[in-house]
Amino acid sequence: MMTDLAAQLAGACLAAFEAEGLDARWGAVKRSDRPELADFQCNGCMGAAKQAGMNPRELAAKIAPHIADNVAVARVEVAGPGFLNIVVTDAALSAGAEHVRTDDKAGGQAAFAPEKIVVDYGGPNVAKPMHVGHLRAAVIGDTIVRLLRFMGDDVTGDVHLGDWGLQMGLLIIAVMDEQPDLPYFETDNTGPFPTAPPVTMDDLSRIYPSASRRSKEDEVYAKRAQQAVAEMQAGRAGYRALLKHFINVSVAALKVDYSFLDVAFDLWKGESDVDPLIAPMVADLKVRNLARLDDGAWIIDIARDEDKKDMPPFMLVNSRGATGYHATDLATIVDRVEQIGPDRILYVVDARQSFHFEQVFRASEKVGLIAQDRLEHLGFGTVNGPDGKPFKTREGGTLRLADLNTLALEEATKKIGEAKLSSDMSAEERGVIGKLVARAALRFADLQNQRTTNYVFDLDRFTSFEGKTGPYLLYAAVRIKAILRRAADNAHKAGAIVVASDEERRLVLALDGFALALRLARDKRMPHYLCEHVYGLAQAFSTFYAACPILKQEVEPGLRASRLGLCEAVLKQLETGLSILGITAPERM
RNA sequence: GCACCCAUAGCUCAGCUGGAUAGAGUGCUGCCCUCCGAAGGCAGAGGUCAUAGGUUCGAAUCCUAUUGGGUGCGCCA
Repeated sequence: MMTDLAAQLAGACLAAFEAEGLDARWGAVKRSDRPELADFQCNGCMGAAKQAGMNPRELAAKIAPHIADNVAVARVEVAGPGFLNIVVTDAALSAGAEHVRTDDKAGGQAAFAPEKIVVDYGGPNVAKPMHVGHLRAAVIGDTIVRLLRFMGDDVTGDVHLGDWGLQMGLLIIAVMDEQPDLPYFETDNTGPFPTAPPVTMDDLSRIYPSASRRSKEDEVYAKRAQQAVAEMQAGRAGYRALLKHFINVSVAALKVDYSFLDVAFDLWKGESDVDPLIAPMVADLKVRNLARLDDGAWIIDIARDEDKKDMPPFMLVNSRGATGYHATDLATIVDRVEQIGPDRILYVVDARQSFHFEQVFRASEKVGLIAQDRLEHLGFGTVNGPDGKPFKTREGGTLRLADLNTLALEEATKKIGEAKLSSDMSAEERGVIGKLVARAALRFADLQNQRTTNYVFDLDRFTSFEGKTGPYLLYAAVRIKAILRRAADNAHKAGAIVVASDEERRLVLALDGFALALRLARDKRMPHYLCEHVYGLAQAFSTFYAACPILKQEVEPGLRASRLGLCEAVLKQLETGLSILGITAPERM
């Protein structure tokens, strides 16, 4: 398997450090910060010399010849306090570009130690329409699934519906009040029940907010909801049948929103699916003395002596005999361990849940399910409005994801219409392209931010074709496709890539960074590294394109063939990278 | 009160093991289309990296304190 140049050089470099009796980690090689001086650099000599009590420049002078031995290296220089500046040969760059063009991973590489991983993302609640906050879980989770899968991990993505808590009780009593004669509410009716749902998604979106509001003011109403949840969880047939309807109606609506964003799941499981596992789990924990009764509730003590903060116990079963998301999350781990047996479970959930997950992870370890360090909460920040506070509509309410998708589509369509190039397109084609542009805008805008930070939502900026946006990336890809189409029309074929000009060198060096970007994105579970790479690649291409003519008359055939080959390599890597981000480029736009 | 996250250009954000002159985008100024998609490219101005100490030959990056902003902390999920 061929590796990227940076990794090849690092290999030579770390061997050189080892030969000097120093730690291999000093051999790290990265792209040069000073492109006018070199292609790559190694900074390890300073640190290693310090630790070993050596002179850094002398050490660098010893290491340099080892690197210079590598066939890919044109020259190595010691600079400043002990930097190693490495320039690679044009031939090595040419071969690298050729590799990207022909490799089925476009220069990306599989992980060294692939794992079996479950990714839990999405987490929409039944009956509650998704809002802007759900965009992040969906897009980040989906991208991480694509990324891990691309790198060879065995991945299962699970939506993990919220369908077991108090909101189900609220829905049950709200429907009961509206349609008291339905068979679901007859105490002794054990079914069968009608197969057609008694409510639509619109009904649910209307009912839930009002029921939720009322439960906060009306204690009697809240008690009824709690009672309904307890009965549903206890297995009351009519309520279970109603729950199934709620889930089915909601899932159909969720799929519409997710599909707009091209977000997919392998499993559509929910909290309710682990219900059968809860009773045996609780019984087992009691027998093993891991759970104890406290104030009428069954809890697991998870506090540790070294804790610096309060660590309330894990609430297995509350004093009313009901189970909440502590129990379902733990039971979900039981389910995943039994059904899938993963090395690791990742939770892509709002950062505000970090305390909850610490509790769940501690409990999991304590009861011997899966070690705490195999469970990762990949928290993310909030989506904020221009005021820096969580995004609200002008009326002050939350913006629904469905409405957000529509707004993005309208904005994208408008901007496509402003360009001259779409004038000969049919309405359908414009519709398809508008959707791809809107999706690229939303996904890239979200993913380019470091996962853990909040970001400011600005639809106008996200959908712009100028700047660091999804549409710009699409434009870059579409432009390359147009060149290749024209080339094909004129029977110009791509040929051996020969790197010569400065812009070509920079472009191929950009291509070389793909493997590293993927590695960083996977190791840190941070998709923005990939966004940075893809954007940098598109920029390097634009610079190349402006400086290096391809199809113009005066370009001699060999050079044209080489540059067309480079175009193919760039397009391939660009589309590969974009596909991991869940972004698809049209043929034209 | 305790714990966690954050503070980088007017604005929105990058910055991997501590390293050379802190980078993009946007906005502003000036260039570049009689055929490759200008939705582009090139150049310029713009920063005491919140503040004060410390570790180090070297700190946006590591440590401590302070200020300012966000979030969470037993039966809602």
